[in-house]
Amino acid sequence: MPPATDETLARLEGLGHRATGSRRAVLDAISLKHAPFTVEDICEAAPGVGRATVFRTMKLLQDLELVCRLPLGDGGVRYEVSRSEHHHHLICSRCGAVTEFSDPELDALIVTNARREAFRLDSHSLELYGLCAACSAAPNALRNP
Amino acid sequence: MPPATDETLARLEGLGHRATGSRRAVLDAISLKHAPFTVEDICEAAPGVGRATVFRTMKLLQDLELVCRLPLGDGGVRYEVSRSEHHHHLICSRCGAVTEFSDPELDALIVTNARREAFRLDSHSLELYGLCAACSAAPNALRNP
DNA sequence: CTACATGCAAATTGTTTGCATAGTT
DNA sequence: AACTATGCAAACAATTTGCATGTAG
Repeated sequence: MPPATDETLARLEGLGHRATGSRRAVLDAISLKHAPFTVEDICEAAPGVGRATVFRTMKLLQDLELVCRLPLGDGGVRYEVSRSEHHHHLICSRCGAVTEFSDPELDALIVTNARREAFRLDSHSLELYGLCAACSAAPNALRNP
Repeated sequence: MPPATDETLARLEGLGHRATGSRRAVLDAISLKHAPFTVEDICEAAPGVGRATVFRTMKLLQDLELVCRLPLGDGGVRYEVSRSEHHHHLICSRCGAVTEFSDPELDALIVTNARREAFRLDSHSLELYGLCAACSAAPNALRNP
């Protein structure tokens, strides 16, 4: 995953938004994240950028569909870079790690269900909770994403 | 769905918790709800019970697995009575209605995916977003659960 | 009577907003 | 220069907690 920042900035500008230093910093921080991250993560990774600006930038990126909000079962919220491929999440209850998987067959079945209920499906989210491979193997690891 | 309150109170007591007036009121309010509800809904339905107590009671009921938290995509949170049957949600982006569906085949596929990732699955949640049948038919209904 | 539960208000936490200033184009 | 974005602090909303009092068992 290349910094992607340049491409993204271009896209921002194309839509009438400005390529500012703060946005650059936030985008750089995001591009370094391999897994879903919190607003707090970004604030730490981009010191000097105000919290409010991070929130505003996240909202902007959501509107541009460059990032998407991921509300976890415990009430916390993370964000992740939108990838073109649709996917779902495996959330470890012990260490908090969030990983992904995808399965076209599963998606197809979901569409079928929506249709059965006469529901006009826009999007969906599927989260699996439990223990990741590492945690179920090492029962005494410390909690840390 | 009978008031269920008596049965529930018995269960509470069995676990060393007390069957107080406030809990009774909250349980009565919950038992009347047909669809997922908010804490606010309960506060309104059980006036005289403090907000803090409603929150405390909800947490207690969650621990007892009598109720489960349902974090919506827009950041809101609802609760619903735990039914024995596992199910998923259809959430209408227009009117906010939350309905349910279930599909054993879908659940089986989910288990398969978890196994493939060496993930020890405890639970999962699946939410479909879009327009419910009513809203996609009547494009100008008002927003209201 | 004793321990647990409640209400209220204060404390947190997470997020949004108003406004004067700094930064982009 | 014109207009947008930022930072900070205040405003908010949702949820939690401390504590004196009420109450179920």
